[in-house]
Amino acid sequence: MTRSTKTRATMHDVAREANVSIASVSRFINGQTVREEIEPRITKAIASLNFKPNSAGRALRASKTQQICLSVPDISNPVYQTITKGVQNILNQTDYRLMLAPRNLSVEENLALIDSLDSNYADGFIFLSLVDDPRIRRAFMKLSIPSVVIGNVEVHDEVDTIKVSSGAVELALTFLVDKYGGDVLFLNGPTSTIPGRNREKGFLEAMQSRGIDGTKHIVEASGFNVEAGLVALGKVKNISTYRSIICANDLLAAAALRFLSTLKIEVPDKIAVIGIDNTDLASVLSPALTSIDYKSEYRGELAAKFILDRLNDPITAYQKISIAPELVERESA
Amino acid sequence: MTRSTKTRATMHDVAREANVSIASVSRFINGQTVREEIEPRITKAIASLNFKPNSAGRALRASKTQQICLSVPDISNPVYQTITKGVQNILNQTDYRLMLAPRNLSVEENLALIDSLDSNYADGFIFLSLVDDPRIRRAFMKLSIPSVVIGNVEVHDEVDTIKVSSGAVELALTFLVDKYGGDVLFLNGPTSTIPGRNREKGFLEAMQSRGIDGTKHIVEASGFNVEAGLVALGKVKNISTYRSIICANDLLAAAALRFLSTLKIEVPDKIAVIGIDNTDLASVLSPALTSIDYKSEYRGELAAKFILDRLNDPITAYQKISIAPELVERESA
DNA sequence: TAACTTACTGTAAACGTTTACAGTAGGAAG
DNA sequence: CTTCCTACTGTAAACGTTTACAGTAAGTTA
Repeated sequence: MTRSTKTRATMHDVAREANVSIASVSRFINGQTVREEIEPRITKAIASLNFKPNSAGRALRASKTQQICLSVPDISNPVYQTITKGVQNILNQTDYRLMLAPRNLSVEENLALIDSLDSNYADGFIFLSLVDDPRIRRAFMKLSIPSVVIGNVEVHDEVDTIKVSSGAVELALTFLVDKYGGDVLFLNGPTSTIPGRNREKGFLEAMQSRGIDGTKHIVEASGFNVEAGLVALGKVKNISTYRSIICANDLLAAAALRFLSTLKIEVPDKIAVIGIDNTDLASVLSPALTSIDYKSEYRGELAAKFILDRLNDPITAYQKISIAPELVERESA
Repeated sequence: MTRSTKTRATMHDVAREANVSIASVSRFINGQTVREEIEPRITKAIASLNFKPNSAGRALRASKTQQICLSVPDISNPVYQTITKGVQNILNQTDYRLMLAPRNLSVEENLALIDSLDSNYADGFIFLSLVDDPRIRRAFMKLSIPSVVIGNVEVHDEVDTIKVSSGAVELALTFLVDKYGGDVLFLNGPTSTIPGRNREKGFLEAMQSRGIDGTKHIVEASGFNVEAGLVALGKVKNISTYRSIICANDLLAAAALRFLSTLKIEVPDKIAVIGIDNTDLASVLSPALTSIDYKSEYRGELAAKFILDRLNDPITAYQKISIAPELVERESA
């Protein structure tokens, strides 16, 4: 039971074995028609030699790696896992492979990532970033491979873009006020991030239009995760005066549920909770989380489709899509 | 604001610009010493031409892709996300890139994946499979790149292996019986999978040693996910006669929590629940889930380290490691 | 029949790196 | 002074594929 160790057969070997030229082998493999007589010879040689085309040779000559790079700011966050799944759904139907980029939370990590793509290890890039920066924009502009941007990071216009249209917080607020009345607390993530800024803006505007100064009703967590959420909520003194909480993502909502459960405050009877993202997590929590669906798996699929489209046809117009968020009602509100 | 489109500089260009041979450029880039005088010339040329070595050229010549392939049976499962994170933790400190293989739930998907690796797009392979099959073993034996196996899938001996030592279910059972007494239900995943079989075996043996026929106290879900768990629990008629439930992973435990919450059965006061894996999910659920820690992030890190070690030194002895599972007590038991 | 077209074939040159090898300059040793 | 060693250099060949090009055989048309 020892593993085979001999070196792999190349196209030359196949050509010799099948008694045809290497060009014919290549053409056959790439789906071009070859003389009826030689086709079985090639097929047989490939099988008997267990030939598989070498990716590096192919990539070098054809300048195509058959790889798509996906940047995932933080793989611990379910929303990125869901997007990754969507990307995979599409890529798995093709012969493109998925490269998972290193974490790109900070500006520096983003710069390093974008820079590295100049090594041509990927044909396309699906870019997802929580942070925004002129340096990122500049680096991105120099990028030599086609890209798709998911989210609101500002780069340039020559990319396909997938956003979620604004109004998610407004949607949540309307729902909560209509259903429960009373005061609404907004548990936000860091405003140093793009979603943090946007969701804050959404909340303030929505409150504004109801004649309320929202600034007093925001608490900002230091990260979009459970621990940060718990810490932030711990600092809110008058939490029981609120009738409901909007959380900037599902992890913060999970934190809120935990926090309220510890205080024995019933959800949604005393305080209702609503999340944003509607990840798998939402239906797993108890009470099941009402959440604003950001269609993450779909956005991932769309991103993959866009990049494939562009690789097939580089000159089509750039697609700019906005997905409408949708409230999914469960038990927590 | 139009993106740069001109073709990238090659090593030849750098050599010409710096007025040295291409070999010297290559050597400099790969960390060999060059004459003191020419070093700044090369550095300057690289900077001014914005040169980045082409991966394909490098891969072809050096037979090294700088890529590691990780197979993830089901990316929706938090345990695989955690393992992925561990692998990333290590790879990000190196210049290896992470390739995420397509889903490999079924035997056929596994075969296709293993087969594809013969195209030499990765230097190493971290293999994770829920299913076991002679065909998989045979295909794996022919694999021409070094591999690390996480889990109990049977392949051959010439791989580094990371397992979790058996006894997780026994651990849970002892804990529950000691603490609560009463009957214990085992909510298992499909026994067509390796973990399903092993955990069933663990449960039966643990019950056996207590003089109980465990077979009557098992319910098998059709998958390791929440939906399958809910369906399976729905079929248990006498659920309230149980004092506790062991679940074969955290997702099934989440299902149990939901199920019991719907029936207004208090956890852990009426029925205690314990999960396996101790993923991020455990601390997010309410009540927070007591779970058997499988050290998934650590196992991912270990796998990455093993594969890097082997790539550095192919002849060292194969490492076979068993991680001891550990009970992490939270609220649900 | 000749002239053209169609459909395929093989030769050979790339793609961008790394690396074996032979060469050279300068210093140390005798 | 010669000989040897050290430390570097450049030339050129290779890695395995794709593809431009020229060639050829067979079929079609006149």
